[in-house]
Amino acid sequence: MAEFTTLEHENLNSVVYGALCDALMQGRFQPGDRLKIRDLAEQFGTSVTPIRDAILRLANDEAITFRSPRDIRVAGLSENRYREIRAIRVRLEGFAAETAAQVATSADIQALEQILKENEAAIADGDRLRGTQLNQAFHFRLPQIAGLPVLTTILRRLWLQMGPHISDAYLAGGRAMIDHHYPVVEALKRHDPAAASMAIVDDILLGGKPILERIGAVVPGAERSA
Amino acid sequence: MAEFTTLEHENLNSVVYGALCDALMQGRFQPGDRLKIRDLAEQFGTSVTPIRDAILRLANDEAITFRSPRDIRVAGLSENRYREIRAIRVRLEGFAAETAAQVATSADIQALEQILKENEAAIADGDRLRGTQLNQAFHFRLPQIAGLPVLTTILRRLWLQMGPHISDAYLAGGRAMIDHHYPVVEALKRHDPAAASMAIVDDILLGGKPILERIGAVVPGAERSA
DNA sequence: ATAACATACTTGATGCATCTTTTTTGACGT
DNA sequence: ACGTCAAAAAAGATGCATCAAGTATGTTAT
Repeated sequence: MAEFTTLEHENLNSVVYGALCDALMQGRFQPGDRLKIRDLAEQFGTSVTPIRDAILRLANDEAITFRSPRDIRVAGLSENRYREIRAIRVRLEGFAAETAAQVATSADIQALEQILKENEAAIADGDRLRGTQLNQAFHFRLPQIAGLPVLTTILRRLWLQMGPHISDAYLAGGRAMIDHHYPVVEALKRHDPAAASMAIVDDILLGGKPILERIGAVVPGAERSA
Repeated sequence: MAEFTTLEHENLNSVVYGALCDALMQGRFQPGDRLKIRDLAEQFGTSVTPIRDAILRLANDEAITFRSPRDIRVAGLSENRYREIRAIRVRLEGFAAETAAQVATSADIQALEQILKENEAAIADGDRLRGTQLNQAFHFRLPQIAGLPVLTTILRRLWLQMGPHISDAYLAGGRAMIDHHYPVVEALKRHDPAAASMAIVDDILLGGKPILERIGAVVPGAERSA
């Protein structure tokens, strides 16, 4: 008997959740932005119920917080919290890169190079949104190549929390954010786990600097969720 | 101006979510168990709305899955998925132990020793439930000592997925599950990060063996969520 | 003009009715 | 006995009304 992946229920709440996740990861929200269930319901053309459901999931992801009982806002990020996220990413994405280096096929390599190529084009065009998306696509491709779905889910949550902050810093970082991706691909080609891990760690640490510089100033409410 | 942690809204949905989380982590559900919103609403004495909210959050945590659009079940765990979770725990809990070893105070050490003492008593009494709880308490105490709240949240989600499986295996593992905790405390006393990390990794890998043996047989539906 | 209070509005939480789809069940025919 | 099909019951999804609590507004008295 074959294995089936449980198929996606395309519930309204999932549609809304996905749309809000995309918006967060693309930096289309600022930390501290207020979300109103009824307003979103009107924008999405649904009742409030699916919006509440999506908001609840996002709050569970700690991507948005309830500042007070009736005040839903995009989560802030304290410097300490960002440093912790970065430290976790170093371990988790390092692990993903190691594993990917061991199992990557030539098709996997080609896919990564394609992402890099498009990313170069996006940077050349000054398309900041697309650049952000492609940078994320590169990072998410590694655990996918490695066959680590749990890790992918964890990373997605971390990016959800970083989303409102990276967009600001992406411009400042500029082309440097993609430079460190090339050594990763080279390491994967050579099936060199240690080099792949070190390369992605470099990318995380150096690419994160401009984010860290910005964060000190922002921080509206950088705490728990419901 | 002082820092306030955003206070807990004790919503009904949070109460239900907390209760279901506890039940899952204590192994009071079996993988594949079916959850019915209306039944739970009756048990909790609420309407279906807060139950739906809690279920949605649990589904977001991938602790329960929607096998089909109207069939909510406690998530299964494939062997591969469990191995991945274990590999992630090794890195994350290793990191937590390292950090904890650097910053642990004598009060922290005493708290850990108190947990171990109570855990010994629980084992002596054959109190399997309390033993499971105290084992988890030990593991969660390390990132707490280390001051890593994001990591704690990630671990909590992983334990949520393991919960329905560890209870079965805990008996089989028996006292071995706690033996490896002592070297951790010793390493923290010596402020020896490398030793602390190695000790907790040993605990994860060896303690996980009985779980792994059981898992091969179970696996009703070990996939995605909504 | 300002401060204090009352009123109206905003907004998330909760409960509930209804809808659609799925699952069960049982009768019927082979 | 077994398989098929249809009717009924079950169950989650969606929408919506209401509630309580917080916020804004406007009026009045000093």
